Amino acid sequence: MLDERKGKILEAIILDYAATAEPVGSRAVSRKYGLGVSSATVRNEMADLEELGFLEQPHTSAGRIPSDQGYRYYLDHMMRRSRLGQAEMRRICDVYSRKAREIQWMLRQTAKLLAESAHAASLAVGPHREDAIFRSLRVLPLEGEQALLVLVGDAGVVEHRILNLPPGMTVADLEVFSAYLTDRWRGLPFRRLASTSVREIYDNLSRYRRMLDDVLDFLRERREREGLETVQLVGASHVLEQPEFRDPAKVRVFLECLEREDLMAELLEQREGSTGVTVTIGEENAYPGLRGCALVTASFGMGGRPKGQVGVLGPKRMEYPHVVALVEFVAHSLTQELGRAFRD
Amino acid sequence: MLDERKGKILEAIILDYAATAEPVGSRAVSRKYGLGVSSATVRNEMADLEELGFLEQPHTSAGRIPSDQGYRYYLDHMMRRSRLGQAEMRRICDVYSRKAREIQWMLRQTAKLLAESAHAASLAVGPHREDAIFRSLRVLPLEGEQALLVLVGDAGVVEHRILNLPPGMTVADLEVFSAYLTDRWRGLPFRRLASTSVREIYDNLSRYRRMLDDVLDFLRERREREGLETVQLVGASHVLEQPEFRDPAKVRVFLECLEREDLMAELLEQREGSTGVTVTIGEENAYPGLRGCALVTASFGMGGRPKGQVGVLGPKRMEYPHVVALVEFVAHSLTQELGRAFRD
DNA sequence: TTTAGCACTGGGCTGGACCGAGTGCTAATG
DNA sequence: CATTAGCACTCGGTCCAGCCCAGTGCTAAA
Repeated sequence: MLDERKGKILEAIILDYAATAEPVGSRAVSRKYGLGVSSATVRNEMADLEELGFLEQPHTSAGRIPSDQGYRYYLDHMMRRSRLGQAEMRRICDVYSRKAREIQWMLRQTAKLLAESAHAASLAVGPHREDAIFRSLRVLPLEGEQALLVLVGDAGVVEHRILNLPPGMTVADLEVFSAYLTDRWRGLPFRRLASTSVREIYDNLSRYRRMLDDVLDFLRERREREGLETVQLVGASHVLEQPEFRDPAKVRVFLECLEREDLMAELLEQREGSTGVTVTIGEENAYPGLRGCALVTASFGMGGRPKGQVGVLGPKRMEYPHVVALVEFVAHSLTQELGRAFRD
Repeated sequence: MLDERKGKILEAIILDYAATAEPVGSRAVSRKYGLGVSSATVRNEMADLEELGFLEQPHTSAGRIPSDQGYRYYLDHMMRRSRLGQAEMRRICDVYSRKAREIQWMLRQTAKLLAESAHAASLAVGPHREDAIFRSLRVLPLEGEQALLVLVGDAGVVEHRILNLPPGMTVADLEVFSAYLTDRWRGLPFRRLASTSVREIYDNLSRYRRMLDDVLDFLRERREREGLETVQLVGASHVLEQPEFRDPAKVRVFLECLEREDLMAELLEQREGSTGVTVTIGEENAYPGLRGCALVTASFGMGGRPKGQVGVLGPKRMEYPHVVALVEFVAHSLTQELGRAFRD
């Protein structure tokens, strides 16, 4: 635990560095942040803080910058959450007010909002389709020999595919087929559909073998694509405005990392368990491209269960009080809104 | 029209510059590209070419680089199309072979492929949903008071929304409702559904007023979202590897431009009319962020009509013969594949 | 314990020297 | 007359020395 003065100095350095992106010197701390002690005293304290691992020095004759550990301490023990302004809260709510009910679209809007508001990159991953709970299956005849296979899950998950019908299928056949599978599978997660009592189903639907093959094929194909969850990723260019990205090589590593959708999805999904806002800073991130960045995430959910994550990805010196409040509020709003849109 | 030797020199400069990203001097041209004339002669020719507007000189004592006009001339009059290698063609076909039939997913895969193969950024926009031809509408009862509204169009366009049913709706009601609207609207483009004989429909479906309101509301909401077509955009980091993006300011402008989905969609849609491969170079692009870039696009289609575009966005000095062949082949494959997957 | 004072450090900026690739021009050549 | 060799010139890039200065650590005084 840091004593009060050390704490104040650490905080002063974090705030100043957030604002300027320049190493902070003892003079600046003692002058701007009204501690009532001289720069020499501050220097001594700063030396202590460095030894404790909370600060680092880019080179001998430079000021100090907060280390990962410094930020960690700040977040865990000192940060006061800021409140979002009325205007900002309204803007967030407005995004959802248009009663759009397409979940990927909502996530995209959410990501845009976050990126804008935090002046950083932001990401959002949606409900894991394979985890959705199956509600209903239907095969709808279209003109020609075609039909539309529709599977409905909870949380607004709907999947479809166009099938070519075997000859001689009547509307009644399709009804029977749909009703049987709906009944058989209801309540199961999608990931288990293709492997649940397949033999039995084949026996009972032996007349519709070809169509059943198509359905199972579709489920398998979905499965294959699974890794490729759509991550909504917005605002990379904001992060590039930060002076820490003046080096083009860093830019490239960072962007390459962002483009790895699988990585990003993984990154967010790791946080699935935790509640509230999670922050990882610099080296705490597993991926080298994200060193130098901090990631602030929160889960949103439906019916009490977590269904996805939203997050902000920015430089380590981001304004945590604001960003944390923002991410929290957005996740909360999104949860509410999903509840309203898809209440099952 | 350039005489033969000028043409050869222009080509040599374009090729060399593509490979090195450095201004090309007269010596290099006369030595590496076997013209059988001395560097002094080449210098004279280069001075002519500059005066004609085909070359530029970054500064007095540097070599020459091709101007936009130079590239334009090269593309229009000189370029030999290269052929794709067997392996490359196979790789492209393989992407579609998994018989995936979700169009956005296919486009995303296509974009990835292009980005990879051309070492540049790539984009793909899909069928304009509002232009799709309506085929069928159904309201499927789910458990609770909910139902799934499904609209099917051509080209694999399927749209859906979860509705809350008014109390007392029977399955038969839903069938009547669905059948009437399907019949009434069949063959119309989506964009006109919400405004076609609304009064008459209201009269005929007066019993289902609330549900009809929901459907029209959905159509309007779709309409509102229209500008936000999903552009699949991949491989921005490749472009950043190019030495012309060593300057971080340029990177930012470029990325900001890429993030403007609306811009990108517009960019591609402008090309809707033209057949074959279209190339725009540097200043030919309307958007300042894309100066310094070239965009190679081609349309893909279904049933003979264009339905979307794919393209590669890279530095002006990209290897046009390869990229043009690539984009052409990919668009062609995609057209074929869509025809197979969604033949209506 | 705090503070004033001071020598020291090391990065960033500036300006000059130098290098070399490449040019344009001129005069010689076939 | 087109081509070429030769040459003076240009200009960006790199290297280096010198200076500046923010900021440090240490010491001694308050």
